[in-house]
Amino acid sequence: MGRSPCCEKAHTNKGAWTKEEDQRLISYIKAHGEGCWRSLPKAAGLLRCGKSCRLRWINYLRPDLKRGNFTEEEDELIIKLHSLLGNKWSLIAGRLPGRTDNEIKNYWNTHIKRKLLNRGLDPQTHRPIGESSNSNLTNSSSHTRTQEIALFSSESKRSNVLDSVEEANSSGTSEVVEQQQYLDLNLDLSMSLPFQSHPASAKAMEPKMGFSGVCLCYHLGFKRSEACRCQPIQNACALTVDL
DNA sequence: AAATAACGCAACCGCGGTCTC
DNA sequence: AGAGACCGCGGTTGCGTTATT
Repeated sequence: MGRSPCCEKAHTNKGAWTKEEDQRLISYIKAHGEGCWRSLPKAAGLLRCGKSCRLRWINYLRPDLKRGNFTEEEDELIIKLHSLLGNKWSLIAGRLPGRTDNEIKNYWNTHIKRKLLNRGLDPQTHRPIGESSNSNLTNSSSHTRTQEIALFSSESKRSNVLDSVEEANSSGTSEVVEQQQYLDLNLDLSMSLPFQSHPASAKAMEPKMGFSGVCLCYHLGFKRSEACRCQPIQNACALTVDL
């Protein structure tokens, strides 16, 4: 099936954003909230592709962005999460409040890769350089990691991960210790909404949600009907954010 | 001081997943 | 059921800045 372009390319600006464009985008989103990126540029009076607007907002203009240098703690957390999740930058970014997937991806490629190489570790496998040439070990490692990524990022539940580890445990592989270390990592998301500071948009959401909390389970890969129990019970979900 | 190489980051592109009709 | 529309992600590119010669 052919897909039509997301916007009229002939009449859109490309390249770096001007201050005026930024201001227009910020003003529009502050007034109307995020969403419907396709129609946003026209409504905001921007000669930009909707995707471009989304990217600019998410990676640069969002008010809750931290910016500035990464701390040593953030470095180590990124390394840990990458060893578990691989190049799933959006999932990793979900664990670092105020950081974007693009920022982390860039930071990984420019700093952390080098850091790991200096430690004698392969940035992809997180194993000592040279050891990765052992194909059996590598295959088994990437296999279990792939399984975990699938479990976290698809619609599976955390209990499935525990099951898989128990299974591995019973088979007595050396991966078990490593897997258990991963499980020590708290992957529960805690996020703040970008519009907490803007009562108008928060209020606009209330009728749709039915209550003044927003369930973020979906961002962990859970569908509301699965792991999340907050739907029938107001504010029962641990991942609900009070507005 | 000028040339050029290396680096860092913002932005773009293409694809896959999900939703809607 | 499936076609089309939309969104979000990961990989890549391009350009401005900084370091080096």
